[in-house]
Amino acid sequence: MSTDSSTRLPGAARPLRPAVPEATVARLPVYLRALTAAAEDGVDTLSSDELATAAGVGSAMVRKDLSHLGSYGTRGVGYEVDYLIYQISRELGLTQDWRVLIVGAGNLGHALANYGGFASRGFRVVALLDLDAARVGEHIAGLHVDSVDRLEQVVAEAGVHIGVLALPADAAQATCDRLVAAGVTSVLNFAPCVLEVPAGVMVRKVDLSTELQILAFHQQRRVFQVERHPVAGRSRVPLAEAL
Amino acid sequence: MSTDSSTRLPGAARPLRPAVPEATVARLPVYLRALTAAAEDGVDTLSSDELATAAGVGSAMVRKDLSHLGSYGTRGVGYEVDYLIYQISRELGLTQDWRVLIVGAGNLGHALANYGGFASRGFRVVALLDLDAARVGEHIAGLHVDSVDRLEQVVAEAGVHIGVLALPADAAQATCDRLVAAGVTSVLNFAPCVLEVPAGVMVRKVDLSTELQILAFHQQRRVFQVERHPVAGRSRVPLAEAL
DNA sequence: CTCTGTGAATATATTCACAGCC
DNA sequence: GGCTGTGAATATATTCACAGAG
Repeated sequence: MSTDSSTRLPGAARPLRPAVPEATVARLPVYLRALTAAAEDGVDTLSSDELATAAGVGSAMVRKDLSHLGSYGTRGVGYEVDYLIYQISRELGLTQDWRVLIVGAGNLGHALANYGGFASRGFRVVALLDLDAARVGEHIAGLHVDSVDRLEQVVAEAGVHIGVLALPADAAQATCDRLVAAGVTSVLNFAPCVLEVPAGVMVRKVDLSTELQILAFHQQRRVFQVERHPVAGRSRVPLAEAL
Repeated sequence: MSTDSSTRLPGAARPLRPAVPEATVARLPVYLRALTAAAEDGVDTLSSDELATAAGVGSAMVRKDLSHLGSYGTRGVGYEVDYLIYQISRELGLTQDWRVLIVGAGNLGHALANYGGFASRGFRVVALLDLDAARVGEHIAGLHVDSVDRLEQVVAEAGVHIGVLALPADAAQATCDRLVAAGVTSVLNFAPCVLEVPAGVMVRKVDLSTELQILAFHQQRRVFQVERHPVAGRSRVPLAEAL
């Protein structure tokens, strides 16, 4: 985002707590998932060590992260699962119902509309729009696909909070502009392009091919380190112990 | 990953260059995309400033990032687009052909199999497997959906480098174990769970609901900062100038 | 005079290590 | 004794600011 919370408005009160670091925010959903799973298993207390294992991070980091939210643990015991779920949910704003609009009803749009993980965390897909008139009218996950022409009306009528762009790169910027003009200030972009937005609008990007490229970089690097086995076909290099 | 390159093997030579920082690696694909777009527009030189704008970062960061790869710019002029595309591609390992296996032929698997951005960057989807026998035999993007039972054979025969998990969380760990046992050392996980893998195997996670939760956090925060307008329905708060 | 490449300065993030509470 | 919460130490990342190449 381009917003900077260090410039305070004169009138507005606020950060009594020094603001949660970005890196911590990015891990809270992971903790939340681990905690939810533990709760479903009937666990009612977790130590930072156990939570760390479940989340795939170190225990010091769990404690540091959680300390930014407050002192919600008990020394000698650990964290009460339900209470911590509540606190993290509140911090993330999941106690409210977020209305999400998906633009693009291709395979990815379908996948997103059908994704169960949204509803359980308070995200409600209120509409699915598509540019292709042929797809308008289809029914996906209880939603009827509407025309992107109605974007402004849908945003206004449904009170959309978050726009998801699941469409080709060449349509992304124009659609994003329309969302922003209609009042949307949070956008999740799956199109492989950089979006320009005014200050105060937050865009997060998920780029599938970027992820593969990062994997390729590391894999290449490991292959070089293990000194380029000249074995044709599958290279079953003993990485585990070599590194 | 769990590997640490600071522990050097006694015999192996290596890092003549101090290794590219992780944060830089994550941005190289973005630069690459911007450069490719520029090349298609017939541009043959870009300054760090222009590249920065196209990539959505600051120009100092572009220069610092590129300096980790070597001195590929010309003072007073900028970077030659084609040459830089080549250097970044080489660094990322995109000059080789990466064979990708997608497990899970649901909507997300379909979307991934159809995604054009892979092929253009040297990623070739060699197979699409599914757990659901009913889906086996379908044809997607020129691929016939095969049974997950054949995972090991496909990995061996096609020489799979990267496994992509596009399946439900409860099947992810077991499938990942099979990929790893079959020799795959890079995994891209779309399932909403933490995967345990041995050292030497790299997992990257893409989690759709995590991204929404991060957006929700920031949006909530902004709404609080602007002091909770009691306007019902759409809240058209003047965020841009308020922050 | 422009624009890169890079040290130095700053900001963020992670890890360590231990005091203090249960 | 076990485990949290947190300062201090370290590691990474970003930004600044300018010397020097073209």
